[in-house]
Amino acid sequence: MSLRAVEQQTHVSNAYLSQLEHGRIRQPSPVILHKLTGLYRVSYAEAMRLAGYPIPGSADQEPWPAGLARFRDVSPDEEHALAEYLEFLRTRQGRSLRR
Amino acid sequence: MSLRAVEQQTHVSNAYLSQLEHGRIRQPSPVILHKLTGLYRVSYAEAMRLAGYPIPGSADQEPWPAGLARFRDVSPDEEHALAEYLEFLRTRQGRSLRR
DNA sequence: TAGCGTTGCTTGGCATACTTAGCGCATGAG
DNA sequence: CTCATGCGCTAAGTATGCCAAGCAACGCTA
Repeated sequence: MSLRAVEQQTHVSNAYLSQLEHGRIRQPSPVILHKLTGLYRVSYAEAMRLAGYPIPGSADQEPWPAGLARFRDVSPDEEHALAEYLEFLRTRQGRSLRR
Repeated sequence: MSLRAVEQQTHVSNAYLSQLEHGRIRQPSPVILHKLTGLYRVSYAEAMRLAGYPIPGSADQEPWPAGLARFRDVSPDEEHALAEYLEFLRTRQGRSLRR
């Protein structure tokens, strides 16, 4: 299938498609991926994965700093309290352990 | 929660966070969204939706030009035939109806 | 051979995500 | 009052996604 045929159906420029095939684009936007997904037989989620994006569905739902896993089920009140306490800790003493 | 506190935990610059809050960024990359969803209590998928990205999980799997809906259930053979026919159509006559 | 159309590809440029540097202001300690 | 600290915000810079235009090569037809 020619680049220009794909361009017609996906509204992605042939120039860009060429760059894509040559690996010159690191992270094509999800929008582009979604458009191309229609043609090539790969799922949108898979495309996202290949592009290096985190994917929603998966169980990789671990944006958490790992150590904080135990706080997952705190109540709103507890959360508020913890937040204030954190604030306290940080206000009390300038970050001596930066970064 | 201060911008700089968020910056520390998400590694997203406070400057950028400010721009985000003011709506000056149209489509923050999924990577950024993923980082932020850890803090704010919104799912990554929801964040993607809010940012205007198509989301994988949903049944909105409709990258299709709508008019092609009727071809959804063609067999592989039919598909092949259709593809060749299309090719024929396009080869036969230069695009007089462009765009 | 000459001419037309299509092919993949490169180049130049625009738009915008994202960061670093730094400003002005508020607050609290000395 | 003064100074230090932290705040939100802006300005300027860098990187890069994405496109329009155009080029050289190929195949076809006359």
